[in-house]
Amino acid sequence: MDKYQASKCLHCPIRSKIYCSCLDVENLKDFSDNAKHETFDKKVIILSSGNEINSIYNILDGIIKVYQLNEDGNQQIIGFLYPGDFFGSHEGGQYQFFAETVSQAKLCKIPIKKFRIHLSKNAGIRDKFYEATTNELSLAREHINILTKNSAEQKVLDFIRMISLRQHKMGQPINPVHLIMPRIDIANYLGLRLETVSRAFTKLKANNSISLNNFDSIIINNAIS
Amino acid sequence: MDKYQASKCLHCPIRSKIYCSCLDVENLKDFSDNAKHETFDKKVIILSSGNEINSIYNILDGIIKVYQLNEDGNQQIIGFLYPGDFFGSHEGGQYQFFAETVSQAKLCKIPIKKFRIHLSKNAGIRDKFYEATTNELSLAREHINILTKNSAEQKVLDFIRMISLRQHKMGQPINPVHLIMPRIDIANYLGLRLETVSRAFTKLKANNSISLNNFDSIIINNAIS
DNA sequence: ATATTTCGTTGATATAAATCAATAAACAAA
DNA sequence: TTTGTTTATTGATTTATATCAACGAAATAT
Repeated sequence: MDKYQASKCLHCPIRSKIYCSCLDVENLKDFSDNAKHETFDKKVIILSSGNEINSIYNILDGIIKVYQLNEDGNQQIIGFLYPGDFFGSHEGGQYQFFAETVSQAKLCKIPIKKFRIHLSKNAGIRDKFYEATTNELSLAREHINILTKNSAEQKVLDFIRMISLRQHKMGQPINPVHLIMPRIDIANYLGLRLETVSRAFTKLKANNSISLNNFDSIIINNAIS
Repeated sequence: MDKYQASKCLHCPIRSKIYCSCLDVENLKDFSDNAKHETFDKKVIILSSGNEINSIYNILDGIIKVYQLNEDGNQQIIGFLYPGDFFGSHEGGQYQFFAETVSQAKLCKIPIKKFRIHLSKNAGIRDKFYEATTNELSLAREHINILTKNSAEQKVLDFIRMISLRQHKMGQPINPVHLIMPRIDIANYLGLRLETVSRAFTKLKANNSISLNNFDSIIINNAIS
């Protein structure tokens, strides 16, 4: 059993991309013993804003959307997470956002207390974790940059490029871009209506900026511009 | 001289609001010896994206705008900083943004190497610093929330509220709100044109949502809603 | 396979913001 | 103070997006 658990982390598909990469054999064993793999269907809420933080989640497979509720109770998506990303930490007490599966997803769940022990005694993991936070900040600023673009067409194109780079970071090719999330989530992320997003896709096709295999498989024609 | 320097930090108006609060007498003395106070005119660029990081700046007085340049070379303001805020750290090598004075400003400048020494040996300062980073992330997400609001009027009102809370955090009253930055900077921050911002102010006045003393001194009439 | 539901596209129209242009108010300098 | 310069407001018009509505395609369930 313990042997199986150890091999779980040793064979982890995302270990090289995540804080776990700086754990030595002994600590990795401790992680293995405490980590649980869970599979979720799509549209399942993993954690909610206001709930007490008790676990940190690493994404092994699938896509997660992260959102907040604004004062009118409307959902505002602040990001899409991919394998190699993690979520659920920061701050002391409570989660500050909702995390929901977009597709079926496989997650690695670690008790926050265990995680914090490693965080306090391992400078490497602390650096990685801090790096992840500043990376989140960069992504938020990229989001801001997209939101201030003047046309819906430009916003949508920037979004596709962003996802393209994201999947490239995971070792997949730049093209085709797989837009797993529904149009309405893209619209929400971009501060647009789904009809506007749909029309932007149509214009980008007419422009030859993109080509569509299916509505969820897109080819960016001019990688630059 | 040394005595004067020590008293500089001891009498610092923002010490309680910043990482320096967790320095003991000895380390505060070291900070004092290395910190330089500098006064800048308005519209002066303090640091530029791409430059090598060599200092971290604490704001003692005045307002700083932080911006990035997007791929078209246009300025995109990502935040306004107030006394008690600091900027210039994060990441290893280079600044990732521009910082420019909006008003006349007084800054406390600390060599980054000195700062990092304290950061590595003092867990308290590390925690404070991490907290500041997550706080930046919250502000970025607040910005995203404002940018996705549907009307210019709502965006401008949210902006005024945000500044109101910001100045409240500094110990000033909620009203009146002092909008030190010009309309064009507000417009840029909100992804709008300055004429649109101006018209939004006019509508908010007509609504009785706000009242204007001058164009830079605003009273929020219904603190809630 | 067929029915049902969800999701995406397209059309017509209304509405909000951008743009172009002029004026007015505030600020700085002589 | 007066002049010049910058910044803000208002107006007229164009343009882009939201909204309302219908249809079509894809996915899911029966």
